[in-house]
Amino acid sequence: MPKPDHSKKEKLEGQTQPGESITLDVVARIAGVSAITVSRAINKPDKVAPATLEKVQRAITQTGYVPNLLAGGLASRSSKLIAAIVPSIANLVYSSTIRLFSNCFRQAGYQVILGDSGYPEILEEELVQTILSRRPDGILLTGVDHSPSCRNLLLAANIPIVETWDLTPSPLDIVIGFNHIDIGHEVAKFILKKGFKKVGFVTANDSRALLRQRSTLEILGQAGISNIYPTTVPAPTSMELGRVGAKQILEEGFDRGVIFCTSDTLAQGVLAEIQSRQISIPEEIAVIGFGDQIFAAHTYPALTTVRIDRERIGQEAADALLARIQGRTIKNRIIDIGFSIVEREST
Amino acid sequence: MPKPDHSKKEKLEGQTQPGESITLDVVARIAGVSAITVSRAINKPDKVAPATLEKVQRAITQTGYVPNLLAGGLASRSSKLIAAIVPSIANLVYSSTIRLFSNCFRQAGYQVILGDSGYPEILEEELVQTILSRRPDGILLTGVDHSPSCRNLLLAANIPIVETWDLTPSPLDIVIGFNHIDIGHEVAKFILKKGFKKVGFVTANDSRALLRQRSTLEILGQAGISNIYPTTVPAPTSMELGRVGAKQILEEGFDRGVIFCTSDTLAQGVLAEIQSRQISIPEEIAVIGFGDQIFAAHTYPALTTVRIDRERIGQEAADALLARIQGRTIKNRIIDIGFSIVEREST
DNA sequence: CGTATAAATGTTAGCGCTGTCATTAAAAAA
DNA sequence: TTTTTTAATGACAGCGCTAACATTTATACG
Repeated sequence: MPKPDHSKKEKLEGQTQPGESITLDVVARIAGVSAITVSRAINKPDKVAPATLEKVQRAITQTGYVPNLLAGGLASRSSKLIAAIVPSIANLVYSSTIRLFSNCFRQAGYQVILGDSGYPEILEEELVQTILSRRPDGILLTGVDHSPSCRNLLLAANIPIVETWDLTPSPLDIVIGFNHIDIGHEVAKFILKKGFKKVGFVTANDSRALLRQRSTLEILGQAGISNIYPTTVPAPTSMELGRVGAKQILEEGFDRGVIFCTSDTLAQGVLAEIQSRQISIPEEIAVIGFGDQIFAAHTYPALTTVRIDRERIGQEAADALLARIQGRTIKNRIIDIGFSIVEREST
Repeated sequence: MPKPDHSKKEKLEGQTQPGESITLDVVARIAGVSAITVSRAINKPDKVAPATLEKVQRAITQTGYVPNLLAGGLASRSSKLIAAIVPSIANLVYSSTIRLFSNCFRQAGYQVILGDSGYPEILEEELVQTILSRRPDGILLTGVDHSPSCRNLLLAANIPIVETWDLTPSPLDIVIGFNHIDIGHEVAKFILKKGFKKVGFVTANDSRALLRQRSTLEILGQAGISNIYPTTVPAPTSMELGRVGAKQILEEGFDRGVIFCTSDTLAQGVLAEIQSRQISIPEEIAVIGFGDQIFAAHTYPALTTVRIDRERIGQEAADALLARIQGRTIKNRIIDIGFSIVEREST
């Protein structure tokens, strides 16, 4: 039953005095070496003689020593912390990216802390400030739009930055993403190729989602398709909002054609709403999602969607950031990971 | 284009020398006060005269000062960091708990760091060690089963601990969860009440999920139901695994009855697999999920499931942990948040 | 066998902040 | 007015660790 009393550690086996917290010095004393040698044994074991290493290791095990990375980070001016700011940790779209990203960094001895920018009541700037106060060695951002004060904060921190999920010709540092306008265009071409005459949209109220819708409409308009049923739903997306959007479109008289959703989750809701009305998919109404989430291939019917290699974003982001942190040069500051349309049963 | 060179900050407006990083002292010098006064202005503003406060505030804005919480945490022996260990950040089941939990702590001036224990190649002990090296002021664990060495590590850290998602008569410190055996029993009673004669299981290979299956079977057995079709799928769950499980059950000749899944995600896959075979739900086969995820009410047909108040777990966990951290006494060290069966269209 | 070189270990100072106590200024009480 | 109390601020040390340099010990070489 621990109490929030940080002043003493109790009943740890070994010849440590009770009431003394286990620091490097304690371990050093027990191992019969100096503190710095223990530090080296932990962080640069190849700089320590094997025999010494073993002595130290024994002392560590005996005391149950856990290094204090607050102190270590302060002294070395490297926190071994990487920050990742995502719109929502509850959104699976980002979690696969973060998973890979974290994994890469974990293997390199870093820990990733997450910041959730999805609370509209908090400014991104505040979040960034909170994060920066932990002095991360690098930072991943989602999106490329940041307020000027946020940019200043970020640049003043003087750490490597990678922006993701979008592209910009002028990244803060590095950018890894894909072109939302191209996606809109390609989806439009796909829709035209399949011969749909009416097109519905269930679009999240999010800058990148809106951009995709707009660019789809651009090509559709050029091709003379004017039967458009657009709906916007609030972000973050959910199945429920997909159903709401679909309902609205259907009640406006949409009876045949394709509905393009700005997320697979929305698309899943659209599928459910359509099925609940006994409308056949894709014969009467087809559905296109976005993201190629893990479930997209396993819905019934399987979802046609825009595949984004989200793992690759995480991997490339980690690689680039690590390179910068380690002072290596990176080839490209702008990486376009592309996308592809995966056709399944829903179209 | 920031480089990983921590030694200098450049072009910040204000009368700071270039090459000097912005510390408390810099701000203090500009504000014309001592460093400790700036510290107080930030952390205990009510202890500082209004006029001084304003001077300090101006200096902070001017310099773009961002406090260094590594240093602050080291000096005050309080990192303002709370660790939460979850089986998978990519699992929506946990994200709603974490969301509330983080939110509570954010409002109290703490930041939550996440540890993902879902990588089988990493021992929970290692994860805990990594986390503890950041000296969190409190820790949330998922589950109540920990290896002895992990328990020692945790207890030696001497910080408040809250275990979640399960109950135990002997928590490390505080436990907030629900009784998996009771759930199994209630689901069994529900199944009996509805008159199902054949029962399939799609169960994740996870100790708590298996426990729920076992206790369901217990009651079912007592009631003389022997037409059981159990399947186990690996954790973490997914729609795909739900389809795999359902497929197996169906191919074993299961044609009528109910399938109880240990997660809503699995249940969603089961729904899809059943629908792909044009079997009617719930007339021929009914489906029960677990968790009452946000999507459960919006699938087609809407999913009958076991509702767990996941937000409440997050809220209660944060409350209890905060109470401990602030030295307040807490009423209960064991909190059972209960559950309920939500009947929808799938049964 | 002495010198040059490398490997292993130690000493010192300081990272940026806050707890503690001391001091000073202002307000209240006598 | 002087004394007491309170509010506001400051000086100093030290949190636990590592960078940088210093020293010692082992190894290689002519």
